[in-house]
Amino acid sequence: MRGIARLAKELGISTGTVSRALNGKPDVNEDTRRRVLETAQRLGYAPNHAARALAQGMTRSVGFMIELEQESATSSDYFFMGVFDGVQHVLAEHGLDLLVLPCPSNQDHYTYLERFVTRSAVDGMILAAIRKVDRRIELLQSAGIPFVTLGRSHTSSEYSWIDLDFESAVATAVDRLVERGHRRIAVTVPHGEANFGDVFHDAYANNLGRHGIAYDPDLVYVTRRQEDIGETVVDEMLANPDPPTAVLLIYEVTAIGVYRRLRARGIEPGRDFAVVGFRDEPTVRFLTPSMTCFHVSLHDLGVSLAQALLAQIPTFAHHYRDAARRTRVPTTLMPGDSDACGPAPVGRLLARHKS
Amino acid sequence: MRGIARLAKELGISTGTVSRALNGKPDVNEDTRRRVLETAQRLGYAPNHAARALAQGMTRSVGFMIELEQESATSSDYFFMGVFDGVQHVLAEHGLDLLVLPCPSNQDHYTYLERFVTRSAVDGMILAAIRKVDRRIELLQSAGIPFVTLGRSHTSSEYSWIDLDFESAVATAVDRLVERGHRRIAVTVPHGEANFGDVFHDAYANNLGRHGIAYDPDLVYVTRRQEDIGETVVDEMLANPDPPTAVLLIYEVTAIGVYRRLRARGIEPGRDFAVVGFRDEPTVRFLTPSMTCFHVSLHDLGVSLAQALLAQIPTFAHHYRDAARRTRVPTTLMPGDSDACGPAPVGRLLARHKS
DNA sequence: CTGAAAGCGCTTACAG
DNA sequence: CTGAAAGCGCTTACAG
Repeated sequence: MRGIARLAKELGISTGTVSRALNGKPDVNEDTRRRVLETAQRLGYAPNHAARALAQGMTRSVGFMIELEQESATSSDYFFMGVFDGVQHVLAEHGLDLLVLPCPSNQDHYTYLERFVTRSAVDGMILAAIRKVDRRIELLQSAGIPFVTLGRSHTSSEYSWIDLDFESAVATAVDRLVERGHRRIAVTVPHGEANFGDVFHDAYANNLGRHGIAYDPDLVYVTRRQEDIGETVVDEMLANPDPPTAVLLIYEVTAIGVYRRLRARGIEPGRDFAVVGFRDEPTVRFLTPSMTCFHVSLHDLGVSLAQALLAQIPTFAHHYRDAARRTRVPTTLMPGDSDACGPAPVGRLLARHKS
Repeated sequence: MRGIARLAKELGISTGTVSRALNGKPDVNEDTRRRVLETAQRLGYAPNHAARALAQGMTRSVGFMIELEQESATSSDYFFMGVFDGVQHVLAEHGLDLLVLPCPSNQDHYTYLERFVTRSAVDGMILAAIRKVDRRIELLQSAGIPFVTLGRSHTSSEYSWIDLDFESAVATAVDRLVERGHRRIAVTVPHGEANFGDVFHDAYANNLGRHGIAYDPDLVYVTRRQEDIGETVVDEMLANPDPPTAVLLIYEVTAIGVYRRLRARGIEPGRDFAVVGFRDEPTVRFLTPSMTCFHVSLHDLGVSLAQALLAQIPTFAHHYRDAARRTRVPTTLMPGDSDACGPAPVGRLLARHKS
């Protein structure tokens, strides 16, 4: 005999009463409750997860699907660890567990998600790496399972999402650069299918437009999250007959390669060429000159995700009546010295360096 | 009516037969099985996870507990993503799911683990960030749940673990440095409670001993996984009256700060000072001079962990009879130019630079 | 306040 | 090869 039945036998009462005592139901004699709790403690009892989930029709856990990349590629993992912490901060208050579900690099992300959803393994889902057209959204909608996405898609239907405020960061960045006289502003955008690449790109294009600067596709560089890519970007920028004088980087680690290569070509970042990064990831916090970038609270992002999710789960919804369902987490400018300069005659600097 | 009962009704057969057909039991008419499968497909049926787990006494999922660090600190997350991929490679063959369980930074890791274990939420556990004395090991042992640790502890009892082969990497590194004439070799060791710090440190001390070099506690620097710490380390090394001429880094990102600070002090890495890193993390693959370090297959590490775990789960054990239960995953030397030099007169270089 | 009983959605001996 | 039935360990109306 095990589980609740063992407790019941030990105490000489029914399993129903034990269950009620354990679950804090109001209609239980305080003395009985005390004895049950004490015995449970002594016997190291904990309710069997599967049995509880089956009886309650609720697992009390939420899934957070992320996608593993090929080992050779690299990762935005640090990002997620911070977000997980924020999510759990909220979930813990309700005794909910977070299960991180890492989709293997060689598996289809739709099929992977489907398994967990159709088997009712979680009460809600958080999705990351959202694509512009993302079938997973319809999957979750038709399954009727509460969910929230970290990132926006182009799906017309309504669903909850939390995203970074790329728009405001890009606007601020472009304003700063234009203010210093830059007109030839390059941008790096992420490789891959995630939609935030387009969001970032479009914000860039729109903000140039706002300042009457023509959009030039030659100044847009697709990058991966690797620092050495910064070197290639620099070479390509400098090979442009009318080279840019500033660059806005979606992946801040790229800056390491950008700095290095600029210097190798005789151009000093922050003095001869302006660089602005998107997120102040720890890896680049210590660059010299310090890089102008934007702080995002990963914890707050996680909290918002969890709140938007719980707002959709009946049992918890009443706590989150006014949680944001669709919102962009603010980004805070962290001014550095990497964009202190106005446009320099890059071509001339290059020529001098070569000679 | 839902689930398997719905299928049974639809087909006009019993739920028992449906279940047997679905689970590939041999004693089912092939035609019946075909009809069941077809109907299940059509109705988008998938077995309810909780019900299945309850009936089978097995969840078909394994947990991988990691620990979230404070947002300010940083992370070895890229490391884990690679490992997850390897683990799933093995689990997928048996239809097992991987649930990553991230212990929040503000929660006790013992209590966190206990919740999942006592509730029978997983069939097996993989533990990371093992401490020298780690109560979680006894917890899992007394709970009788199969587990394997990524890292060793000092617990005397027998249990399965897979670890990196720090010993062989350190031996190779020290050999290389000694071969080039270095006798004053510094080392950075990780901050924190994880046991691999001691393993790394002891390997360092032992290998010095092997070459008849006295161990000097002043040459041991505790570091976090942050690049700027490299700068501090350089300053401290150079402040030593008898400064080291080489350094072995546990956290390879530290190299970024080390390189930078060495140069700022007039010392060229790889020419005037030897640097060897432990793991060839992507972030540092592009340093100049290229850093000598060691490659570890994260995928293989994950595979080994999964195999060592499944070897302990009755249902799967027969596939993994000769899986290693306690082993160190090999490290491969990736020779670079960062340790090409012999010992340089660091003091003199410094003096010259200052003047 | 407590007990008896049904039920959650599956699996699995046991008959036939 | 298939059905009927018990059981996995809980929760929860329903009586009393």
